Amino acid sequence: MALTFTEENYIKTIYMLLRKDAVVSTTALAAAIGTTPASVTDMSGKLRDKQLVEYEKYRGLTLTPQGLKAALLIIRRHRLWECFLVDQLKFSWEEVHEIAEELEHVRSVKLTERLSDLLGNPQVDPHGDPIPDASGRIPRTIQENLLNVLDYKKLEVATVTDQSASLLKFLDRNGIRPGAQLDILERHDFDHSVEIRVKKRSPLTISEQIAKHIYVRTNPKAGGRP
Amino acid sequence: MALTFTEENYIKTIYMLLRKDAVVSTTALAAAIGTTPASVTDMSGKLRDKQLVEYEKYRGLTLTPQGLKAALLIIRRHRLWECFLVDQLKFSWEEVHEIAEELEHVRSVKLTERLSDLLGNPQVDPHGDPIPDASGRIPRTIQENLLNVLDYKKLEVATVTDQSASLLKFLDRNGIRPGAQLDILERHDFDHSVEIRVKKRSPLTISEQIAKHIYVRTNPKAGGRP
DNA sequence: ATAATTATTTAGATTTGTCTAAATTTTGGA
DNA sequence: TCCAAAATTTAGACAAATCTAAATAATTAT
Repeated sequence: MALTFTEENYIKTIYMLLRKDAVVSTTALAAAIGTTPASVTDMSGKLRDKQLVEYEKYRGLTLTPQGLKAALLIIRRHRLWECFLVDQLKFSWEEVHEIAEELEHVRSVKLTERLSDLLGNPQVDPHGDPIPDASGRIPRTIQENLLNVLDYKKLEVATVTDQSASLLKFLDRNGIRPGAQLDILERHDFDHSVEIRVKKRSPLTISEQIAKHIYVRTNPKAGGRP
Repeated sequence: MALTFTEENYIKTIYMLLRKDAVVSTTALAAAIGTTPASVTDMSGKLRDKQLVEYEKYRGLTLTPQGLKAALLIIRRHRLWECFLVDQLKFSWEEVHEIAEELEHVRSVKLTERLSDLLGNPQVDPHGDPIPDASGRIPRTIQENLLNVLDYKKLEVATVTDQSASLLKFLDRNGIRPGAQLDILERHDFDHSVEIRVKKRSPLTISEQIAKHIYVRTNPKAGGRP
């Protein structure tokens, strides 16, 4: 009962969307995958039959324990390949996502584990996202969205959730990358923009649209990359 | 007009079969791919429409120049990944084939070329097969089948064409791997078996069924692996 | 609370790659 | 040469994954 390529993409995307909301809507999933809501409805039934998701008409989707584990193993492979591409093949962290998107579907456990060994069993990928271990366990770090975080000083960029190359390039140019230290200088209520200062740089104003993609840790600890 | 996963497998398999015969039959291709002749007939029409193969009803298949180039690029990726698996991930050369079978379909040129660089731009894969260059050129080495070769002394194993793990293991145990030196001691006409001596080993009789998968070079030169 | 809007599902069709069974073509032997 | 066997193609069907358009359910705004 191996998953198809497509099923893997659904499962993985559902997992990603569940990080934001308790259930995933048909429309949100369709948009994330790049298909129509009707197709998602269809596939939802199939995934429910395979016991990978909980799904009831008009009630949205969640992952079952089985589905969650499957998702975490796909994400493990994705993130390990991203490490490989950046560390060994000298890709920049903006450009690895779509290649890893394909490599993640090669399902050999032996391959995955040897790749992890080769890379020194890394705990985070080049975007700062944690890598689940071989049995699908993921260390939940305390991350908060830049828009919501309460502390104002000594924040560390944990993750950037959006994968568009142009946004990533913009952020990189401004020093905003996993591991970067920053303080919040001011919040502007009128448009929810955030004024920040990345360590050793000039202040910078970040729009709400961009800030919502930036996650920070309040207690900086080892996690960034050189 | 990118090729699908399936189309890539057809093209690659046609290329492999064309090494033995001038045209590929529907039945032979079906057997090699693991499908039915009827399916091959169907796909043949589609590949002809895409100008990848020459195909006329009842006349078998050949590759067009375009199809040949596509095949060589797939094979380049396959063999580079085999090198990676053996050299970097310490797989044995018997077990890499099926994993490379999946990795070969990731089509990023940048990935392929950086992988090649990482590996030191190898010329042959772990089975001794030559790796086409980035533009699809392959150096035709002078290889002959163990059953047909005229010289009897100082032969070097160039390639083993069969990919079954059990056969590869058997050959490896007997020192028959790319680069190995051997002499032919005798041929037995009654069953076409061949008696050989691999350098520093006892004589060994190889059946016709196995010998036909072994290709040798008559003028040993750099090409084997350590 | 009801109407209007939005989200979701159903119905019916399409594409890709496959199958089996039947029909046709090619080939090799008497 | 001609006929039987083998190879190949055609015809019709199916499963996976998708689509559009229409129908239905849920949400929201007045």
